Amino acid sequence: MTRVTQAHIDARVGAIRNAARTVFARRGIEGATMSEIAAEAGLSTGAIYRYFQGKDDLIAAAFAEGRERTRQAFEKARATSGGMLEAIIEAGRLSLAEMMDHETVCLDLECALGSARAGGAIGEQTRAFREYTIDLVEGLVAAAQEAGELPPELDARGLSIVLNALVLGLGLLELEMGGRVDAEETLALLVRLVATPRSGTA
Amino acid sequence: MTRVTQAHIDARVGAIRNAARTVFARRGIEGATMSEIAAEAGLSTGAIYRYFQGKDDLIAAAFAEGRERTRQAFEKARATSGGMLEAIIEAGRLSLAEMMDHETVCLDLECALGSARAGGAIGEQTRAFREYTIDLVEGLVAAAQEAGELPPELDARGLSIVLNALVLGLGLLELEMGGRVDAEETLALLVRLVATPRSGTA
Amino acid sequence: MTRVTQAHIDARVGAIRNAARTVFARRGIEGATMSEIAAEAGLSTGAIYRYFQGKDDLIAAAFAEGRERTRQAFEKARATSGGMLEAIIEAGRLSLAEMMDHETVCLDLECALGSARAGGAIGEQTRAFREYTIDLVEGLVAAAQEAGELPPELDARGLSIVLNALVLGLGLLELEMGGRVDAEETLALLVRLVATPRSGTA
Amino acid sequence: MTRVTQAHIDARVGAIRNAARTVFARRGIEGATMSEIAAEAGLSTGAIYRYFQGKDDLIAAAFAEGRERTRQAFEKARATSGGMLEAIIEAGRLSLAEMMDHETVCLDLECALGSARAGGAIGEQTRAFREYTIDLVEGLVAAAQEAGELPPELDARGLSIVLNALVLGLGLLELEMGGRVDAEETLALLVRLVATPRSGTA
DNA sequence: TATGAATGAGGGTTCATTCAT
DNA sequence: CATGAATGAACCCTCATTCAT
Repeated sequence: MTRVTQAHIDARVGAIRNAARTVFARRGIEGATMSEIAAEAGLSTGAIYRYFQGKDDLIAAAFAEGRERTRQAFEKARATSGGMLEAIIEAGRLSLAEMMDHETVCLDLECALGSARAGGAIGEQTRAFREYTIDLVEGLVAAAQEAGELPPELDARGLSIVLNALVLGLGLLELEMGGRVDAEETLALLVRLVATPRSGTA
Repeated sequence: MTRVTQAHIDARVGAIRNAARTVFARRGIEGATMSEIAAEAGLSTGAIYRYFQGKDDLIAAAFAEGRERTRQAFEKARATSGGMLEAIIEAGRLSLAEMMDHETVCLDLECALGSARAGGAIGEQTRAFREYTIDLVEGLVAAAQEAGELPPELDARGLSIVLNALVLGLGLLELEMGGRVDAEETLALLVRLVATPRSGTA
Repeated sequence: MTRVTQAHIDARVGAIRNAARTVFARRGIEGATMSEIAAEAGLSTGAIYRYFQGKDDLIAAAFAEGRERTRQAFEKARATSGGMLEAIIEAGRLSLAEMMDHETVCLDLECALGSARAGGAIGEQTRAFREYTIDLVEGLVAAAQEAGELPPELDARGLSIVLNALVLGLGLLELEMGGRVDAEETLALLVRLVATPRSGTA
Repeated sequence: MTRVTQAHIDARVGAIRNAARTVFARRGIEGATMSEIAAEAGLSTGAIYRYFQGKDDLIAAAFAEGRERTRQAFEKARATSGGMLEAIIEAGRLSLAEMMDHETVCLDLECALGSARAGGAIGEQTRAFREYTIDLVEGLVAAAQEAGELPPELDARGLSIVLNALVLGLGLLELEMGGRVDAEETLALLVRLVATPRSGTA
């Protein structure tokens, strides 16, 4: 009659998943050992297998956690009280803030690499999630254009792709350079580039 | 009288390095086995060790090769006969073309991940190279501004960072989405965003 | 005042031992896990250790149980009211009936294999028990010969070995072939072979 | 251009397979470790995997080897120059001789146990092989009956089953008792039981 | 007493690297 | 120079056993 609450299980699952994220970022997915993850979580190797099927399951959970964080950031930005442009900027700000965390970036990169390789699940989920973020930003851009907050002549989807790529690329750059990317400043530059009315149309 | 010409050695080194790039992209750095690389190069496993110290050495060579390709693309762009803006666009075009190749992107990502991890050399070289590309584009931007081809009020370094990040990010997106990123179209959008004169100076 | 009756303990011990026999037969001794045995017994893993020292102890108990069943079958046969030959036939019938049960055969085979391996106890007990069954049948045969129910020229011990081997071998065959061995029919054939008077003596 | 002859490969495969048979008999299939098998074969652990897919493959090879030996013994007996009864006796003699070797018996028992468990291949092959030996002996018995060397009233298939079971059972007994079964003497007893003309037909 | 989470040693397997040929 | 068989360390995973509750 040992009482093992769901809360306890959830806590363990969360702790292991976070430990995995940390170690995956530190050593890479393949380089991470279950022992190191267990140690990081303060457990023995075998304990992990009570909560996760195996390493693959843990990888999937770590990736899913990353997507969930981003998704929540986007939902929060979308719920901003300001205008459409404000929502876009807020989404960028939150995304960039996330990407300044090397752990997050490392996992995103591993995710991207995983999507380019065999084994279906990761690739499919990554692709689907990217579709989601691109669609979401495209929608925001279109709405902003309709509200007259963004120049109407810009291609909404193209701009969304550019903005998504920028966030990813800036994270990558920050990872490589370590502290040299100023998110706020870059955001300001972007706003100026995109939101400023142009003199000519072509 | 065993005659082993330098040309022969160079050819072998090149073949192995290219095979390594292919297999690294296909399986990931850790997932790639020396045997598969050897097979890809049409050699036996042991032969690699006559030309490279070991796997780490091969990884370094593969990464260096990637940097060299990019460097040559940049030099070629810089030598364009057109104006400064033309040179920037050409650099973007060449960089983007490279990044549409998944093998290149995979290796760039592995490189970025490697830079975030232990072992010193890769991180240092990656950082130094990124510094080089950012400096180079910054110089081009400044020159273009001086030539009146770009708005003078833009921060040259910030813009360079944005452009560098964009190239990386678009490559990553293309890797994830597989064929959905149109490099030319995106380039056109960027030119419009950056090079179009603004009505107000803000 | 925690009252734990001996009956309760015996019931637990018996349940666990039977569960062990079932799982040992299903997965093999090595392949059986304490968890599966516990589940089969409707207990938790840890509970087993209150009634048995460990897996080895449980194995010994499972084997002992098998021997006990056989011993009882033999005693029952010996107590038959008919003649000596009848007792032998009854012993054969009961033994064969047991051996038509795959679980029993599996455990007997594991027992035989165990006797061929390291650990002293199992081997010794198996050997001693086989000595017992051979001696017992030998005694029955000798008695039957004395009673004129079996040809006197047959070597009693040799015949006992043959009969013991046959029971084991038929069980093994039934295990391998699954339902193709007809115990009754085989028994009839044996009776005819052994008990029929011969025309010549040599 | 290292010359690795097929003979060398065959020798290795044979050595590993024999080492596996020895260790399987000594520790049981599950209890045997690849390390111990490798050591028994005078190799390192990893070397085995160049010649066998894995442990399962090695198990299958070890079992197949056992079947092959028995098959050859049977073919040899069948080719005897004497009469049909002589062939049966020779088959029994060769089979029993094999079964006096504990290693062979251990593997046969493991094989029988394997056939009772999940995983299709072993069970199917074991069953098919037993069918083969039973059919073969049945054929010999029928031929002997036709030649007047065996009583015609005996059921050929039933007798074949009995004889097959006997060989297996005697091997098992020998394994348990260690040197107490005299194959020749038992064979003589059997011949007397089976081949002696009966006074009545029952 | 009973539970089942946790431990950690040990097994199967892979693969970077070496070296005899 | 090239080959590829061999080595052996290290990984993922399982499971007998323990122990706090």
